[in-house]
Amino acid sequence: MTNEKSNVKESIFRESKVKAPLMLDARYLRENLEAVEARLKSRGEGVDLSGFRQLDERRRELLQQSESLKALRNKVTEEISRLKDKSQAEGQKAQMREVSQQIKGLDESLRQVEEELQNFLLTVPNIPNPTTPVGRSEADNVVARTWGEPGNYSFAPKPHWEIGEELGILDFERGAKLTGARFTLYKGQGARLERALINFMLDLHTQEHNYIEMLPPFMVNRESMTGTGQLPKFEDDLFHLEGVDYFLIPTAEVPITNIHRSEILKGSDLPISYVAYTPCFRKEAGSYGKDTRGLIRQHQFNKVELVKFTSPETSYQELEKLLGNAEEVLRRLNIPYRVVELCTGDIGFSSAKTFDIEVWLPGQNCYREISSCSNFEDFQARRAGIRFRPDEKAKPEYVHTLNGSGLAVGRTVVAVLENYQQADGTVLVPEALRPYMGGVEKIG
RNA sequence: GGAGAGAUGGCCGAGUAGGUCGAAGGCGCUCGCCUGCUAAGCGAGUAUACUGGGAAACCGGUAUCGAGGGUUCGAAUCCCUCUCUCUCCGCCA
Repeated sequence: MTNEKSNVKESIFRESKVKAPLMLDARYLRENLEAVEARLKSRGEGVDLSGFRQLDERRRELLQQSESLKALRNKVTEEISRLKDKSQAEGQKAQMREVSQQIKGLDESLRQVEEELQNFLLTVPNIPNPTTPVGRSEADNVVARTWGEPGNYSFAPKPHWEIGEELGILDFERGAKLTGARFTLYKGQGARLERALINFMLDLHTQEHNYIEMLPPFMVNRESMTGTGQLPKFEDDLFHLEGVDYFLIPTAEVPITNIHRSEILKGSDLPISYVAYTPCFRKEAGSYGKDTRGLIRQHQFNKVELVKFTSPETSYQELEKLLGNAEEVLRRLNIPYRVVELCTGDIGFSSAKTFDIEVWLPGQNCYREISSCSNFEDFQARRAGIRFRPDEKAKPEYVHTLNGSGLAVGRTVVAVLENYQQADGTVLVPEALRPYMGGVEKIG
């Protein structure tokens, strides 16, 4: 196995069709620098775009110099080719030798400037949508709606780790023995429950919500990770393989969105809706001591993910639908939840707008995130070069990409265990799930 | 892992003794004509990105024949490296 460490960096830019993708539209940026800066500021982190203008001007300057020399060379070269007697051209050849040297120098400078520009733009987050509430942190998120009533328990509801261990369906100690902290072994009906939920969700989304099922690779290359925005900024959160420059996916969003990287889609094919089950691998760096018990925060967990490619005009309608599709899972399972609209300070790097679905966990007496549904607008599409032609004749435009968990499976197990626990320590199986559990009505 | 073949436009497919090739031809597609309807037929058009000019329509420049580099006044065509695909052998779920 050969490891081309030296190629790792430049490989980001190795795209066949779209060369040097710019995250935020360079021309748009050029003309709206201040406005963009102001809007990015609402995310909380100070983004300084002042370096951009200089680099951008330098780039165009070099480009023009280089291109006019190339035009000259092309002209002279053509003249030479027309000559019958090539020996007449010695003078021109010598002159063009000189020109070619100059071009080489200019192109090298250009390459450097473009790389700088690129590296900078890759670290600039998406511009929040105007409808995203402005706020600093989680505390400023807005509850959009609540569904279901948290149940009344005649006993003190237990957290899922106690329920799972007592029923012998979750084994945290052996998970840690096999691998380490934040890994869990599911046993018997626990494993069955996880699998039932996966199938239930996939069936719901494919059969009733018209998503196309995909089963992608669970590890991807650097281009894919850059396309959706995990790289270059968040490499520390990813598991990287030794020997090959591949990463374990932190979410199916990465392989599924990248399916159409560097493609021009037909406008009539939009919206495209995919659903995929995959395991997800996350280092959870920086979350030491947080959610150390139970299934909430694992290095490996299962998720059913919804992904859409849409036209810019319809992306927010599609986001509503996607969110509704994810909510439907909890409604069918009859588990209370609420929908939260994230504020500018809390949305992810690539997102323009995000709704979280938070499920009610009686064992912990709180709502916990179980799904995150986002519209990335054209941010990922730009990075990944995903475009569409509105009409046969029309120029390609960037699509909007969206995705959302539909749902995080491990956390759904948590929700089922805690919401369906009985006084005697057993857990009822939600009715919608029974066909997927071989008719089993109760665990324990 | 060993041996060989290949990578050209939406698709198929020419082009490799370097020159006017962004690239023949066909299919598809778009517009127009024709036609009682359909089919066939005729004509025109049909890549992308960056960049200069323009309010715009549009006009000009540069680049792109898997990717990167080299030789040359000039490369789809020659040389080197890499990636991917296919065939055969080995190995393997």
